[in-house]
Amino acid sequence: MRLSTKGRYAVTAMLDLSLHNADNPVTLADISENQGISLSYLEQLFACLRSKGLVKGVRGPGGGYFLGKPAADISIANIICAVDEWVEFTRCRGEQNCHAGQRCLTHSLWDDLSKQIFDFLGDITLQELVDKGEAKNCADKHRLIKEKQAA
Amino acid sequence: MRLSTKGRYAVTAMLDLSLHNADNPVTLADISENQGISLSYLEQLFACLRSKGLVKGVRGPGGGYFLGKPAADISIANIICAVDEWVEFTRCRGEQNCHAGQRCLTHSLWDDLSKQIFDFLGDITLQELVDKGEAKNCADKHRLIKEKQAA
DNA sequence: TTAATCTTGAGTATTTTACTTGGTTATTTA
DNA sequence: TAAATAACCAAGTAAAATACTCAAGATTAA
Repeated sequence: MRLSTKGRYAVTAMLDLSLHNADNPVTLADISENQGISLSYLEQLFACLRSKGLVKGVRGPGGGYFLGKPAADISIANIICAVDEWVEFTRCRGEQNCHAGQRCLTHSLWDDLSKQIFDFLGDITLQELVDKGEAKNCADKHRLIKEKQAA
Repeated sequence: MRLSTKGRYAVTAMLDLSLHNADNPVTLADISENQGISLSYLEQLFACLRSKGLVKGVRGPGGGYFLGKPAADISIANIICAVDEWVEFTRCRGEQNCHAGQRCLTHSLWDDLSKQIFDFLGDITLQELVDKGEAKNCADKHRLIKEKQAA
């Protein structure tokens, strides 16, 4: 698992996409302006996302991008994996200079942890994030209203 | 939160340290050979780890590094934070071109997720990883013995 | 047809990573 | 005391990844 700013950009862009009305596609130009990510970089990221079926592009005027499947079916891990090459860290397969298994042990420990992180992110869907965020947003609004009333 | 190969190196090295007998310090040369990480790169990483109190260096012949505190008190997040600069992703503080709160919402969603990941990694200690790994190791040995007996 | 938009590819500046080199201390051991 | 060992330190560098630019199609709505 690898969690870089590239992955963040992708997750942020996908979140942006999820927050829009699903009736009409969202242009990359919109997301670019909205999230402060350069258009051509977004194009690259969306090429990855599209090849994994996470988004669907619609060409021509009025075109843009849709989510490739329901937000509830897209995990954060899916998104990050789409744009970030999964690098295998442990090249040591017990072949050589694996001193008393120590090296392999550390590597397998890392692998375990890596898998845990992956599972964790695989359990969080776009939909959940959006739901939680909207709930929070409502709560904030509610709080604001109450504060105004109190004043 | 940011999870790069740099962080992996650090975690792997710390795991290596944890797996050694705590009576005598472990040299970076050992870890370097053991884990296939260049000595001087390790020195850089350990400078960070030391400044955060995660390891303690002992100079002179017979010297090396100890864990700075019990493995049970060191989380994976601690290690990663020590070597990977924590980059703030959202520079948008509601100041400008925050179109209808959309941008802020995505950013706060990302912040939430980021915090979740951080909490997750903050909950996993070195000790837990080692314990789990050793249990697994024992299980493997046990399985091997059983297989031999069966043959 | 034309403008909007995705799509593709090649090229590039900047940053990060991972390493190299060449030292200086502090400490132990001979 | 001298030599060896290992942490410490700093500067520089090659390679890779990041983030972006530029340019040219392809597709489709208006």
